[in-house]
Amino acid sequence: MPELPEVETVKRELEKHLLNQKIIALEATYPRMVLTGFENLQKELTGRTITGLSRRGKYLIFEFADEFRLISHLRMEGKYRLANLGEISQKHDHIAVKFADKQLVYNDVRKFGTWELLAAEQEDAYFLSKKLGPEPTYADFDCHIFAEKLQKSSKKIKPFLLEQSLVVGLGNIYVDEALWRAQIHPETQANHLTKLEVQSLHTAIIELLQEAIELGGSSIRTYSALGEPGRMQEKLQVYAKTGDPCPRCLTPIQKIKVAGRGTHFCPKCQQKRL
DNA sequence: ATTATTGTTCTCCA
DNA sequence: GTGGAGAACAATAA
Repeated sequence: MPELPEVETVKRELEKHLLNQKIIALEATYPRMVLTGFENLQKELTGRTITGLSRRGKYLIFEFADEFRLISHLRMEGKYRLANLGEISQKHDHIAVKFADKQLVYNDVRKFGTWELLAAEQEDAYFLSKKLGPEPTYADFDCHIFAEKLQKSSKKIKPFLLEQSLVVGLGNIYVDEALWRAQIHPETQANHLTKLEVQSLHTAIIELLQEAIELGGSSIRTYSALGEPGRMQEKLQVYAKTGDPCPRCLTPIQKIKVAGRGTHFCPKCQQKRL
């Protein structure tokens, strides 16, 4: 389940190995994952050079000069690996991008991940249509705007944060961690949050995600980035810690369902209010 | 055999 | 317009 820190880690790793690499060929065993059509992708990108890697929220972007943008979303289990040419393909490998002396392989057990090839000038419109919120940095993520949006909604805070419209980057793991840090019950209505809680949540989200990026993301379940495994999983306080003592007050961590998602929280430091 | 899993999008309903 | 519930996508593990 790559969330923003994991995608950023993959982006940095790919940047090291793929910058200025020319694509010799593209092969697909699951062409359906290219929503804009694999044949078209093959036609447009063969012979082209990767001039940059970037990221917006959980979307990974391969840049081809000012011509094309390949938007890759890993959804829940998408992974990239770099391999020697001629490496035997593995189960759930879907696409291989061949370079002169190596290949980039996309593997996805769930087949939920997608690729979309856009003309470079369509990129802004694409992300606008996704209604993405700001990046989780002090520079982009304004606390007052955040507070105003929360004020106007009676949605439960956890599912609201997962929508990516308040701020991008949180998934099921980091959202539980952020709410624990800010001591907010995941089912609290957005417009019932106090000024102080909003500020605390704002800070928690930025600090948590930036810290996770610095540690190379979390390598848990089946997810691991290219290169070194991430170390953020060692810092997780509530996710998958059901029954363990809360690091703050020692009350056992509870697991409930919120909006259909497994949700971990401390019933003592994250009390539900009306 | 049934259920849970996770990100996003979509449909149906109150 | 709201927002909640549930489903869909696919595969695997318990």
